[in-house]
Order: sequence, then structure tokens, then C-alpha cells
Amino acid sequence: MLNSPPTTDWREARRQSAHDAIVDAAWSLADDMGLAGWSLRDLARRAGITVPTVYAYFDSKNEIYDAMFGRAASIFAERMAEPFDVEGPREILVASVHRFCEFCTSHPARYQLLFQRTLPGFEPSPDSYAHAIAALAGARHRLSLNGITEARHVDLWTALVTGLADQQVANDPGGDRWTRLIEESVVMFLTHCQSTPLAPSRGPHRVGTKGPPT
Amino acid sequence: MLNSPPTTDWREARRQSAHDAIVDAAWSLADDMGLAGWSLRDLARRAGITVPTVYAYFDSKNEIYDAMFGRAASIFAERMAEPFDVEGPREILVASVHRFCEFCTSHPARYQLLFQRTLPGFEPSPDSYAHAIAALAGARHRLSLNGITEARHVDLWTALVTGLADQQVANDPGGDRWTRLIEESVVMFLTHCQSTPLAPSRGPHRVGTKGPPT
DNA sequence: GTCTATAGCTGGATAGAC
DNA sequence: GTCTATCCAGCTATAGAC
Repeated sequence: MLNSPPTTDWREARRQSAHDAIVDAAWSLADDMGLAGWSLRDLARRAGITVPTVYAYFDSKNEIYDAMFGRAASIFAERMAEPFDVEGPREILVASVHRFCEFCTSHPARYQLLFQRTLPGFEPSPDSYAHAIAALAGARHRLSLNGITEARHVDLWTALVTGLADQQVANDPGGDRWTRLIEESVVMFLTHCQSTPLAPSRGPHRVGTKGPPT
Repeated sequence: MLNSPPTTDWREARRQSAHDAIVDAAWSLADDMGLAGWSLRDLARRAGITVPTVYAYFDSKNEIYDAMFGRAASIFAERMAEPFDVEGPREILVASVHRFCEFCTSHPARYQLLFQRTLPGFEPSPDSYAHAIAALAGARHRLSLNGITEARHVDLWTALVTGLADQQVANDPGGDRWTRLIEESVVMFLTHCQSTPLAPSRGPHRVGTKGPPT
């Protein structure tokens, strides 16, 4: 009877749900007012509580940003891991870019927090980062299904995909000026990578690279 | 003798130089503390003046941001318009991407203000935008020297280039993980565009497009 | 855990002497 | 144009009753 109660209590669950409600309200505000355009007063009002109650769950505003990052990264990883309703490795790759761009353009504030480093003194915690790494592993897998395994090509891929999403978010939000280039971009990328033979099943040695020096 | 003095006075010149000195100090602070990480007090201290003196030259902090944008856009346009010390249209294209990425990575705060839209309520004034348009015209010209004239391909180009710069700034500042992919990227891009024949000198009609629907 | 009340500070912006 | 001095709104964060 003197034992302390188990940590996985219904209390814990309630606390967790209140915690999540605050993060939800924070994201709602960020979508409306911009990532840095809201205060703890605003947050408390939207969550239907008061500022000290916020501090019962978070030690600082930065901790709230970190929770927002963690949640967004988790959603991102889950979304990108969902199965694709197309067949063929190339079609899956195309669909993944469409999904990525849709993820980015649908919530610009989320895109800003996850993929641009714009908040003054904010750094995401390491475990939040794990989600992003998992998502990158998924992309690597989809690339490998297309015979792309070289690190150089993976980097080129991330540049191409983020460039499309970035231009779409920045210069044509709500439109399709860049997303409609996705299929063509994938064709360009695959054609290029498959035309630089590297004996993929023979090992990691490089053959006939014309690559940039330095 | 009762005539008012001409407006292009030495007074104007002195006022202009004081104005510029404040903008210089603002950029110096932005580089050190982040684009939004400084106050008017900080700015005055670094400029060696006081806050009310700042208000003798600018009506608000947003007006300072606009002046910063204008100056950065002007420098950008000038930098990208400088001649390239290489020969051949392809080599010029490669050199222009190197120059662009160097411009972006050397001052991340400047990159953030010019190419990412991250400040809460800030919109650059139209004349500041003129510089950016001039720079885009330069890129269009360099592309046309390589036979690239289609709007779709220009958009693909901007996505590719900004993607490289963005990844370099965000994930490997100070390194060359993405900038070393520039030449390969240009080869990939040109090979792709030149393999989609469009009878460039025959007019704007499209031939054999396999392009994305919708 | 949640509140009322407020501390302590910093932000942008101004008044008015010189 | 430049200063000293200050206003006031807003911010994050906390004290202490319940």
C-alpha cells in the first residue's frame, strides 16, 4: 500500500491528452498567425486555459516549439510511410514526391518549422530528429527500388525534391506551377542516374566518374 | 537668393550615407543574431547612435527591413550580372550556379530575407523586387544560350538551383556536400531538356509531350 | 492543476530640450 | 539631427491562494 502507483496510470493518460491539446492549439495558432506570430497569452486563450496552466506542462516556449516539431515530424514520417496506391518503382517515386509537396504546401508553418531553420534560438531535440531520419530512410528505400543507391545521387534527389516543394510554397502557394513538373523531374533524375553505370551489384568501387573535382 | 537650394545637395549625400550606415549595422546584426534576433536598441548601439536617431531616418522597423531587402537584392543582381570567367554556354551555366550558391551560403540571413518568406508581416516594396526580376532575366538569358526557352524548363531550373542552395545552407553550412553536385546537376538538366525536342526555331507549338496531365 | 494577480523586463515608438 | 528621458503595450515567467 505504500508502493508508489505505476507510472502508466490513467493520470498519465489525462496529463498526456492535456499536453497534446496545448500542442494542437499551438499548431492552430501557428497556421493562422505564422510560426512566430503568437504569444503564450494567445496560446492559453485558444486552448481555453490560462498561462500558468501552460507552464504546468511546459517549462518554456522553446519546449513548446520542440513538442510542435516532434509532433509534426511524427506525422510526416507516418504520412510518408503510408502505402502508395500505384504500381512500379518509378510511379511510387513520383507519388512520393506528390505526397511530400502536398504535405509541405498544405501547412506552410509546419514546412517552415520542419525544413527551414528560421526560429532564432531553436534546435529540435534529438529524438524529434529520429522521425526525420526514418522518413529519409523511406526515401532511400524507394530510390533503391529504382536502382539508386549512391550517396551522391541521394543528395541530388533531396535537392531536387526540396527545390520543387520550396518553389511551390514560396512562389505559388495553392497553385501547381511546380508540382506539375514532378513527373518530368523524376524522369530526368532517373534517366540521368541510370546512364551513369556504376556496377551496383559488384561493390562500391567507382567506375568512369566524370564527376566534379575538389 | 530666396530660391530654395537644389535637392541634390551635399546634405542629401550626407543623409544618404548615414542612412546606409544604419542599414550596414542592421545587416551586421542580422548576420550575428539572426534576421529577427535584434532590436532597435541593439541596432542603435551597433551603429553608434541612439534609437531616436534611427527614427530620424526610418519610420518603423519594417522600413528598415525593406531597406535591407533592397540593398541585398541590388547586391544580388549586380553579383549575378558580373561576367563569368569561363567559356561556353554550359560552363557559364555551371559557374552561375556556383556563384548563386556561394551568395546564399556566405550570408544565411541574407538568403533567408531574400528567398524565404519568414518574417511575420513583411513584404518587400515593388522597386526592391525589380532587382530580383532583373536577376531572373539574367538566368533566363544564360538558359537561352543553352537552347532552353520553355517556361516549364525555366521553372524546373529554378527548382533545381534553389534546391541545391537550400540543402547546402540548411544541412551542410560551410561544406560542399551539395555544391559539389552542381556540375552533375547541370549536365542532368541540359541532357533532359535537349532530349525533349520542341522545334525551338519553328514556333511555340508543342511536339510529342509526354508531360504530366492536369 | 488551475486559477488571479503581478513581477520583471524588453519591445517599438515618442516628447521635448538642445 | 541628435540627444536624455520616458511611455506604454506586450512579452515570458512566477508567486501564492484554492
